[in-house]
Amino acid sequence: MAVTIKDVAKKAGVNASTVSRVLKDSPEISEKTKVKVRKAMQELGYTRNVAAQILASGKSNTIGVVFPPVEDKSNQPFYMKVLTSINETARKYDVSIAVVTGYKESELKQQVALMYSEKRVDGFIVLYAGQTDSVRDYLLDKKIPFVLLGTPTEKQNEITHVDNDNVLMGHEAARYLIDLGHDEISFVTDTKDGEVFKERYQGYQDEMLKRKRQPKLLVFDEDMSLQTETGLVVMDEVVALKVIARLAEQGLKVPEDVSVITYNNSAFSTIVHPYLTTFDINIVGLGAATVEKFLALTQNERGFHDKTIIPFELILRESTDRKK
Amino acid sequence: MAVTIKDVAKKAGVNASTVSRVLKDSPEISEKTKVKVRKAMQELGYTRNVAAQILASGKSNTIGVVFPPVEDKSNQPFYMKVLTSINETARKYDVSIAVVTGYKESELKQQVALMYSEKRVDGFIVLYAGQTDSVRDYLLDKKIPFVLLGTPTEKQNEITHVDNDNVLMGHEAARYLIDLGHDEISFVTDTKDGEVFKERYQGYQDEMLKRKRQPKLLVFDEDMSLQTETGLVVMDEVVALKVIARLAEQGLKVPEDVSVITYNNSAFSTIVHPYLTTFDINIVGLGAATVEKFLALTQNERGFHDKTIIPFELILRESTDRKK
DNA sequence: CTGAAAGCGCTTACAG
DNA sequence: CTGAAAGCGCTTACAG
Repeated sequence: MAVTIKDVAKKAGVNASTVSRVLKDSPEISEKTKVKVRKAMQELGYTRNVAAQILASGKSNTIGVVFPPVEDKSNQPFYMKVLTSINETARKYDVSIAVVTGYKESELKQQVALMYSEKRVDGFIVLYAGQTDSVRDYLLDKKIPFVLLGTPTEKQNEITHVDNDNVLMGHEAARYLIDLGHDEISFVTDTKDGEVFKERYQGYQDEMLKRKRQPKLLVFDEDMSLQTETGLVVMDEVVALKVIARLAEQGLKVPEDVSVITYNNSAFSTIVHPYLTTFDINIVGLGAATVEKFLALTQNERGFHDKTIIPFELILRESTDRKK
Repeated sequence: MAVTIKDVAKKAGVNASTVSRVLKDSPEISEKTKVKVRKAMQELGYTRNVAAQILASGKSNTIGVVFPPVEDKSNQPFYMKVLTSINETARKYDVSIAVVTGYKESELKQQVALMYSEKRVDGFIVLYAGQTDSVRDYLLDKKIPFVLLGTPTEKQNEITHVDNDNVLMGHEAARYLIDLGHDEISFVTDTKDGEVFKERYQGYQDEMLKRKRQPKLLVFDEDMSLQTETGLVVMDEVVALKVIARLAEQGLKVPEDVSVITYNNSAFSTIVHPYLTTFDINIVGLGAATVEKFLALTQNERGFHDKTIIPFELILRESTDRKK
């Protein structure tokens, strides 16, 4: 059968409890003993039994990662990337992750409740920040530890969360276009819902006013048409692609006639020319921060919930140019 | 503390072992006792402790799902969708899933080895079928049970796998265009690597010859130009978008001048007009089959490894039309 | 059909 | 700094 702690103990000439302590690198154990025990583990090819650890310690050392209900499939490449980043980071800290997916919010909530009550997870990372969300409400209500990726509309001081500075990204987009010589710049979105939109739009607006330009909001649909704009700040890349196609139908070229700047730096930004000038939101950084904050939350028992801001980066490509 | 099997046993006036048997709905237990025990579980709000079950039974009841190394990010929306489908199906059968991700193949292999030796998983589902893959080789070598999503180039009789019938999808694409009146139809791909390409291309080729048309292969790059083709079968939707953009530069419109049919029905197919006529590969079905085959593999101990073929469906949209 | 008992492989006060 | 012992919450032959 598999090698256990007892086999190692016998081989090293110590008690099983000592092996256990070496396993977690307890400072109580002498270096000498550690070396001896580790050698025995090595020689025997020992690997821990996770289930036994969990049962004995009462800690699962795993985090449940909650994905948005599938209908809400906005920007899918994002999720695969965060998952990878979260998983890598978790492994670094020797914790596991369990995924929670579902087609409806109610399914998610049910799974979250079950997982926690079965002691499979110590808490959750929630990958979306909808206006209202029954999962979040449940976690808050039951005082289950969790970290939110995104910015909640309410209770920001009760929720540990990680996000980019979307207001600043709004500012920066406007500033970049203005600095290229553009004066008439609109903000284009397909939806007015969500904190992300509100923050980016607000930043854009503030910058425009500060620079004495008139802000203007365009809600995209397939009949959208431009007045005199030569610059566009677009909510995300899928919308940007649609906007550019629409402009082409009107005989307007990007970037010759209008410059387009957008957000996320997803796979969509380099499919067809013009490749998109866009803000990279640093998904790897977002994912990593999310697990680090979770660990801090559950281990250090700090009394408050903070917000972590991950820096972004502007990626210059083909969809922006100086005003002609 | 949490409610255990003992509490339930006491309340129901039976032994803990009986409760355990009720938990797995053992046929040995009388209906009457089951009812009594379930009532007690209900009233006490019992939930099982998964770690204890795993430790006592020696079965983890969880499947490791191996994602491709991130560089290989082809068609990312695909992975989020299969994940969801796999997760839903797994839950239905009361098994868990653990994800294995990494930036390099070697990382994946290392994780797979560790997970299995720590008894976290009973085996794996591998979500990609590269020409060579050290993960697959490792699993084969160690005789660890796994199911492959895709078709392996070699050892098809030693690997249980799930896939679409890509040859047939090649046939169907050619047939559909021919039936629309097109005669000069090329197959367009950006890479000649991989089973998927080979099979789709072969099916296309066979159909063309059968119908007395001349098959022709075009490898896409940004200078690609058409001769006299009026129909194109394109490997996937991202390539299709690029092809359509390239055609536009040459003054050719889709579908007026050339019809384009492609594969996968991903999010890319309905971003901009013309929306793409494409084959839906039934990702939900693929994911579900993958876990069902895994369960059959580990539970029934059949002696052989089979291939499961999931049906596809042609989705008619705007990129194809009768020949003018 | 059900019970009593041993055991799965760890952790963790408690003692020394 | 280390050991002996109890315990985590289940499962599963074995017996009847």
